[in-house]
Amino acid sequence: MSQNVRVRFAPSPTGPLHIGGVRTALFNYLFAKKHDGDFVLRIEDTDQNRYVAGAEDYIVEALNWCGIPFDEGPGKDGGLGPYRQSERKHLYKQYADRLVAEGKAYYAFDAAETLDFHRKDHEAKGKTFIYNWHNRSKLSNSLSLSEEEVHAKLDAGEDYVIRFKSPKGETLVLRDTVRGKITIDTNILDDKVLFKSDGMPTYHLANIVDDHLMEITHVIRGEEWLPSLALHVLLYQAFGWKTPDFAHLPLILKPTGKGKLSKRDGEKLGFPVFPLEWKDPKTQGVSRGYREDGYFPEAVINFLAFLGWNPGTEQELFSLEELIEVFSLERVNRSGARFDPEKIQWYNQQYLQQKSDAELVVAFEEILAAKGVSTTRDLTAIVSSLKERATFVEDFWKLGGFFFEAPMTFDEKAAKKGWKEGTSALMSELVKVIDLLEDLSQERLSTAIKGWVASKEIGFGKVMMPLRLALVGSLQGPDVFEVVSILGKEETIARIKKAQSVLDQAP
RNA sequence: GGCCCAUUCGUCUAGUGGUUAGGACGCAAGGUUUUCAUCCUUGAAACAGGAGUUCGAUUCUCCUAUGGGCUACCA
Repeated sequence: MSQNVRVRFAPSPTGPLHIGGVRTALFNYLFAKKHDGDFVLRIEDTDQNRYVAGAEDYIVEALNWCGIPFDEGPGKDGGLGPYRQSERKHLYKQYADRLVAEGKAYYAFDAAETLDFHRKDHEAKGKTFIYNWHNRSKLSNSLSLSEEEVHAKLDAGEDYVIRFKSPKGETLVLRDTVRGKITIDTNILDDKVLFKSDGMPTYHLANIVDDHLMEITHVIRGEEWLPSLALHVLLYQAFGWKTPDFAHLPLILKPTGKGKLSKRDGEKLGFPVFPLEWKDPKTQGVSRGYREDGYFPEAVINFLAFLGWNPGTEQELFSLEELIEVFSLERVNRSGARFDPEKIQWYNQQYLQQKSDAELVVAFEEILAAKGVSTTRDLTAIVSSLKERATFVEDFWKLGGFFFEAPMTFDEKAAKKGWKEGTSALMSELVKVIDLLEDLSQERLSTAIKGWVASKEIGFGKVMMPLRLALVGSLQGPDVFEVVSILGKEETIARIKKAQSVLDQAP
């Protein structure tokens, strides 16, 4: 009778969700679904100073867009809410008090400036200031002060924090699902603040209390939390609670250079680091998002899943369902992974190829509408002709704008190559050949033009190149017969004539 | 500085005490094609270094180097 798997994604609403955060959410989601468990969203907003309006909505929207919605969270009560720590404020103090009463935590009255001074002073001497067994008896707290003094300070309403009394001289053996055994000497641990003077818990306290109360069984989070693992395990022990399993995910690093992926990298190297576009409410600055840049959520998810994890087979393309099927924390890597903006494009191209023409037409229509282009052309035929060379839906416009707007200019190099002496006369004949056709199907066109070219005993390219140039404006794009067929007789002939008038002028 | 974690092609990675160290992205060449792409084929490209254990280490241990994270009354 195993316990129901429950995991949580617990971001701070301090801004838009970073792509690394999306991956953490994804791994939590995959693990939960793999084990038929619940995926909980908890908003960790204990730091009132860093709260950013709109960030929470952004997180929810991003998760939904990615296709990894939460089962429980703000607005989706599963009976263990509320799911914002600010709304759970009243819960935490009693737990901190309990530890104080049991001698596992203590009051500390040191001013921030005093501590700052000590830190700087130690640093100047090449030492590290740690608030723990080493020096807590020399600082201002309920361990160093007499009971009367402590009560006096408390009664006087002096600011205080509650610190965890970390043990001395113990060796902790911690277990991490992806890293295995980790050994920590408790002597180097500091007495972390559990409860702040502003009446809010710190992350450490709130996190442990909430994970316990919300019956979280597996904590899957970023590697930046690894140094806190000892403290967290110690807290579970102090409360006498069952410790969940921990898994720390490797970080996502910059594509080049040093350090972890940051917002700046996106701007510098020209790719988004956020799932959705974000407009900073203060600076009004806009950060690009994968959604707005034309990426499919499936591509983003597939790419992200392969950053720090792989199934051990040679399959690269996985739907969300398939990922759930094969996912396991044991196959998560231990080392950081560089973000590769080129590979995510490749994934997008792959997923675009998998889409039906009908789906792509719908998406393309939105782009056309946004550009104010209305058309009577056969969009399905256009999408179908362009699809295999497209990576984004936007490419249908970049690659196929000529379907909607006749070329105004002709690529110079292409004209040199494709429009020579005698070309214009040939084109005039071609116009007649096309004009005679009732039915502009690709087959008919192909038969008629190939037959005509054969009768002229000239190279096929001598006709196809200038024709392409006239219709497209350059020497690229899909099959010429396909283009003619889509454009129709009238437009095709008009474009040939236009090309003649422009290109015959050229020397 | 201290503590913790990591280290296979440029990048994401597979893998084993004995392998021609595999795949993908990207790159290069060739082929297909009326163009450009797509596509297909091929190629270049890696076990950080040094000790040790062992008949044999990319694989196990240690050291060094490098990279990363943390070191707040932030999460």
